[in-house]
Amino acid sequence: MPTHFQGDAETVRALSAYINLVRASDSTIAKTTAHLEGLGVTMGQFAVLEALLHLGPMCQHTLGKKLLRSGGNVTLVVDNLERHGWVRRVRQVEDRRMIQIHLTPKGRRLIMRVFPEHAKVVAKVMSQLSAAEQEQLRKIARKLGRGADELCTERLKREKENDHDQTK
Amino acid sequence: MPTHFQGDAETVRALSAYINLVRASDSTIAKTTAHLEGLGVTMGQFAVLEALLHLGPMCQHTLGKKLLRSGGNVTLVVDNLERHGWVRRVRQVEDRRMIQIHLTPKGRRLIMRVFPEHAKVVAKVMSQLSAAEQEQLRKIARKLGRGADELCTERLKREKENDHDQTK
DNA sequence: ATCCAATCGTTTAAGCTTGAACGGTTTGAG
DNA sequence: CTCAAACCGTTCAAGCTTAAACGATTGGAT
Repeated sequence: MPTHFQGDAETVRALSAYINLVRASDSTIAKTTAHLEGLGVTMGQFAVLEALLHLGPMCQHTLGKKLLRSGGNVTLVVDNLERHGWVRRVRQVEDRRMIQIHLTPKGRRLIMRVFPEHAKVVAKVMSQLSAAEQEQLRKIARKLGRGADELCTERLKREKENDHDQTK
Repeated sequence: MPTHFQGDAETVRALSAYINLVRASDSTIAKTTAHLEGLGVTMGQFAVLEALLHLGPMCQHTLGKKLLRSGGNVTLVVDNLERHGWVRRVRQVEDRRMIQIHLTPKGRRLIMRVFPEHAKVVAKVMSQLSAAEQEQLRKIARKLGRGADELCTERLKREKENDHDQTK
């Protein structure tokens, strides 16, 4: 476990891993984004809708922390979601600084329709890797990215139980 | 090697790998970007300067393909680089559709100063992973992202040979 | 009770990013 | 030779993204 170093083989290895990581992420994001936008939702909007569906109503600040986005960004994305009528802002009475974001029925219908399609695309893209490779990637990326596996996957696991009828 | 599937364990695995991949990339990019911008260069600008330093003058179209960016994006980033006096556009006489981008001496000095610092930051961030993990990540990410390991690393390897004196 | 610091959302400026439409340039088919 | 298709860079509209400055609100220290 190196603490300090300079250039050379170690740096080459790090740069090589880094550039491939970024490119892999770039290209998979490009594919999934293209698909989502074909369905009329941007990636940022999808992320917010998905979080609200999975975790329930949330104030913007929390949303920003979950999604690793700045406060200003959340404001903008929520603005756009609100324009579409997919979410609504609810000022909290117990602390008037906070605004909770709720899915509207329309927004809920949308994300419940879009999410499974998104999942399918992700599965297709990731199928370039073997199951073992996906598992390794998950572990290593998680270690590097620090946490937050909960979104998406937990929901799917729960879904699985109520899904035996409509799956086929 | 699954060809078609629907939901369930396979999808959960894919989503889990995907979300961790994106988050890892997100957070490492955030760190390296912050560092670069502290030095007065944006990530997009850095990528162009680095490519020019490593691969030599290039027309914008090629630049876009190397960096996986749209034509419009390249135009904008090159505009900004030109405003800073770091690159210059050279219309090709043999094919007047193309414009080759050249580093200016000022731009070359900049990227040669900034690149090693960037490499150091990347190495620091990646040192959260063991050498073996970095190597696994590189392989898996490369398989997923399709190619292009050349940038950055090749240059470092070459540098290594002329670097024995100034390394310490 | 007052006031200062922290918190939360908004706004703004700057830049990145894309896809689509557009105009200049080249090339090749006829 | 001609001209239509392909290619290259530019522009535009829309949206994402951040940091910083700002206003409203809250809570705690005095």
